[in-house]
Amino acid sequence: MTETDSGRPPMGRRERKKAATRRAIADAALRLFLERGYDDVGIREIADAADVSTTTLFKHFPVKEALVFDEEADHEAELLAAVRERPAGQSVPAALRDHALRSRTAGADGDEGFAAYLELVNSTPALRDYAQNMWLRHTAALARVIAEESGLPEGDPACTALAHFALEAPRAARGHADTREALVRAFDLLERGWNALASG
Amino acid sequence: MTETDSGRPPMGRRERKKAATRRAIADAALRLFLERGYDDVGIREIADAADVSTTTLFKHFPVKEALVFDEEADHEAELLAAVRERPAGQSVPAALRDHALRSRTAGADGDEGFAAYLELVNSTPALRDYAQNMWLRHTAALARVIAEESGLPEGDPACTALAHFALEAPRAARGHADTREALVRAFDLLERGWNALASG
DNA sequence: TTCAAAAGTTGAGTTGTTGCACTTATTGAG
DNA sequence: CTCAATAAGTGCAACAACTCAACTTTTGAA
Repeated sequence: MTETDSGRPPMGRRERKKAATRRAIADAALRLFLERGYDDVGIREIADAADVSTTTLFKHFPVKEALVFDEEADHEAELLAAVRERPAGQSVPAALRDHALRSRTAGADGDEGFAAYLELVNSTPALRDYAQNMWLRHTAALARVIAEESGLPEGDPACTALAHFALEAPRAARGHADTREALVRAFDLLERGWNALASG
Repeated sequence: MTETDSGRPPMGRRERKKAATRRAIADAALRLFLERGYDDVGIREIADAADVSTTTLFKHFPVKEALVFDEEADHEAELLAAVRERPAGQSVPAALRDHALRSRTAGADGDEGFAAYLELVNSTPALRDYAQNMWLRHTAALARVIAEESGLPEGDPACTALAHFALEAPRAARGHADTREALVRAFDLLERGWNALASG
């Protein structure tokens, strides 16, 4: 069982143990959540299962919701890369659309347990909201990349607007029978607006 | 001191007393919040100030944040009217933009204390989020009106998208030096996209 | 070896929110 | 008018998510 040694600077015993506790907590939490539902599992219970105190738990995760998004670091990098390294000739909104579709489509042939994970998140309001807010935290970074890619001045409100709307699009699509199509239509609106903005 | 008798069906003693307690609670809460800040006032304190029990308080307001948005009923009606009764020749997104600008501009010459109220809401994250979620609850209704006005089939995802984005626009504009201009630019994106969608 | 910082523990407290059992007031029907 | 149903309100205890302060145990390095 060789641990996560993907951390480039080789980490000492200290950090390794810390990471281990963190994972123990997150794993216990996710297992319990999947078994019995997010709202029916208390913090104390998770702490017990991971054999730590509740205070320790909160030193690793600021709030209960964060337990579910442990391995969430650097979706931002992927997001920015999706725009920067988009296929030649593709528009920025189209790249964002494809990225959204890719991120949101994890059911088809992929991981077995990952589907259950998505189901957990999407069916728990507290988690949905938390996840959405996490995405919105990338607005500024995304806006900056959009500005670069389109030659607009950094800080141009149009870039922020596009970034924000793109990150909100999945939420706007929710509730429609065909989520994918709804997403595509939403991005259609953005794409056409963006093109008109550039040419106008 | 003739109370709020604007309720069309004349209300009996019961409902009048209920409304009175409700107002007593909301008033006490707002006063305390303005004096010392939202986070530094506890529920128990508010209940004491209004001379009711915390149980009673929660029978009138489901959560703490709701105390601040007491008189919030029927911003929805105004919103829908702004679209339905827009000046001839004006586009739907433009009507939404104007409505957003109108709602958001309450500082100029208007109420004295109302500025403080806005400051309270905008400077408290919990309240900002709550308010935003309140707006988003009108998405479905707004989408329906947009569909009617534009002849698209009810439930068309493009309508939901426009509705959602329009309601998110103020949030996208926040953080920019010139909020008004940022708002206008965001709606510009939507308007052009919407037009292209119609003509394409 | 020595020592300071980091990780973890314990235990008690605060805060929003709910449940339960109970009292009082209003009302509508007979 | 009477009376039972209903709704408002009370008091209190409890819970769950978090926080705080004081203290012990590693662990990395000087």
